[in-house]
Amino acid sequence: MPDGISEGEMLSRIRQARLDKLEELRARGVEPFAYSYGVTHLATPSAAEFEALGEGRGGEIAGRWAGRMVALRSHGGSSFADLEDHTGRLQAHFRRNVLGEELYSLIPLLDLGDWIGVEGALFRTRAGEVTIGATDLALLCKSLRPLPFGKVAQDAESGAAVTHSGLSDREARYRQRYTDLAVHPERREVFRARASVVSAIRAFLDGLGYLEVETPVLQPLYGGATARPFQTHHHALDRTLYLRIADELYLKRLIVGGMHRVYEIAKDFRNEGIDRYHNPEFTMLECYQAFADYETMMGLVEQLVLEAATAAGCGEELSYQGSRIHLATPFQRISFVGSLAEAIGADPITAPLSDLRASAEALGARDLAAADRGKLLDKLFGLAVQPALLQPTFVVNYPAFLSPLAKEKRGAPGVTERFELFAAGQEIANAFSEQNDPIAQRTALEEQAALRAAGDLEAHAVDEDYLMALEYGLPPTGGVGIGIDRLVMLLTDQPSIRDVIIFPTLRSP
RNA sequence: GAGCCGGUAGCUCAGUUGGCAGAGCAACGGACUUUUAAUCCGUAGGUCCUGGGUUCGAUUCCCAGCCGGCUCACCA
Repeated sequence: MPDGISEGEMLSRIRQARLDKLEELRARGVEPFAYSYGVTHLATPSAAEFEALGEGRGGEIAGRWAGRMVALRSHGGSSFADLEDHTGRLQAHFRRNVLGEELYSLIPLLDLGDWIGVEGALFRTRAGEVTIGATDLALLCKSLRPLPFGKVAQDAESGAAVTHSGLSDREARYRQRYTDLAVHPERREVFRARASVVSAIRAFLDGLGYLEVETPVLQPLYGGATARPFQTHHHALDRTLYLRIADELYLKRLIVGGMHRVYEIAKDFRNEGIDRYHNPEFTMLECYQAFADYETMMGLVEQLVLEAATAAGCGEELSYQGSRIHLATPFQRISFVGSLAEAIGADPITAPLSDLRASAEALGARDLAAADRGKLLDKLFGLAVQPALLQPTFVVNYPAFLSPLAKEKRGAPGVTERFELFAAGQEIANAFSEQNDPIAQRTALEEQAALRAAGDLEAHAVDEDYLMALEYGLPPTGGVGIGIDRLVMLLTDQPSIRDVIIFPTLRSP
């Protein structure tokens, strides 16, 4: 290989054949890597326009289309190419006696994957397909490597669909996302839906008077969630900084400052395991509203999920991995403590730790020797209750010791004004009436700090600056965090978080 | 981190009870001016993930490693 990359002989030969074509094109005065092309029409909209015009008037739709050539069927003096742009595919028809010998003879020098521009007018072929009758052809970019375009054929005997090629190797799909996207338009659609969801959320919150803000990614102390952080070092300041695990404490400082409704949609980073529901960097929406409580935020979340579903192109009824999900509001509510008590047949708050441990082990949990009540309840909930929460469900009444940043529930000591939203067995959102009593907050954080001192790397630190902010006065505030990746998974029916994160974290090759 | 499964042509996969490595699509040459899985004729293409070991001989068996998937652990 000229570039020294060790590759298979076949790939090398395919690539060499394309390099030879490149030389041939240049010899003919054709630049294979163009600077621009004046596109006037898009594939799918122009075909729809053609259909709307009625027969005999297709020639009125004339101009220039550009896209990647994804199929080529050559018949000697006449050739058909499938052009794909971001709206879809459109066939182009090239004829020797229309293009002329010189231009037509470029067609054998084209390859699948090349970007081309086609000038002409739409017509309908005998076979009924809307097609560009090409009067000019421009090469916009020569592709040197073969893309694995798939073909779906019918097996002659069984009639079953047989897929040829395509890119199904998951590693290749994630590592070379550009290839995955290039040959699978439906995967581009997932990311388009994701963008629509995020835009809709912004529009929804902006419409409610929320202000979008940006808070630090690099933080001297990490907080707002229980998770292990990524750690880095600032050389000039010679100090350790952490990549944020949550935005929460900064956003609430802004509420102290009088910015009554704020939100942030941003990456958080958690140094934990990777699986189909977890990526080390992931996108979180957090929003905080002054004078609101968790009940207010519940209504906000219901509306927001419906807005997001609309943006993603699904209605209130959707299918996730074969299950029917109904997004109709109000979402069901269950009690954390109550549902857990029912599931394990004991009171989660008063049952001896040994009983809880035994229940958890009976459900398959391991390594529980050091687990305190909080960890055991969390584990038990995850095993015994959560998987059954298929339909959107607000879980309320979380124990206070699991929720150091939430206010105690009115009239119910020991539990907090907190909810989590679950759907398809996964946590989607987490919200509280935010703790605004600086004394109570200090007590809760100091309890966390004690756990931390005892070796719990996920426990909160005491953030003195945050406590100082609270002493200046945090008005009653409702706050919610929503995992955007998981919401998009749900709304686009994708099985893995890696299917909705465009470049997911992978081990080094 | 553990268990299971996998890595063979550019892609999707089959296969070798240990003995010259297979198909479809893609590619290359040729025919063909309305095809769309185009068709027809012909050709070529391999570090069987890597490194050790056993063996006359390893892509196949054994060990270790790398990478991935799933499950579990961890993890709001």
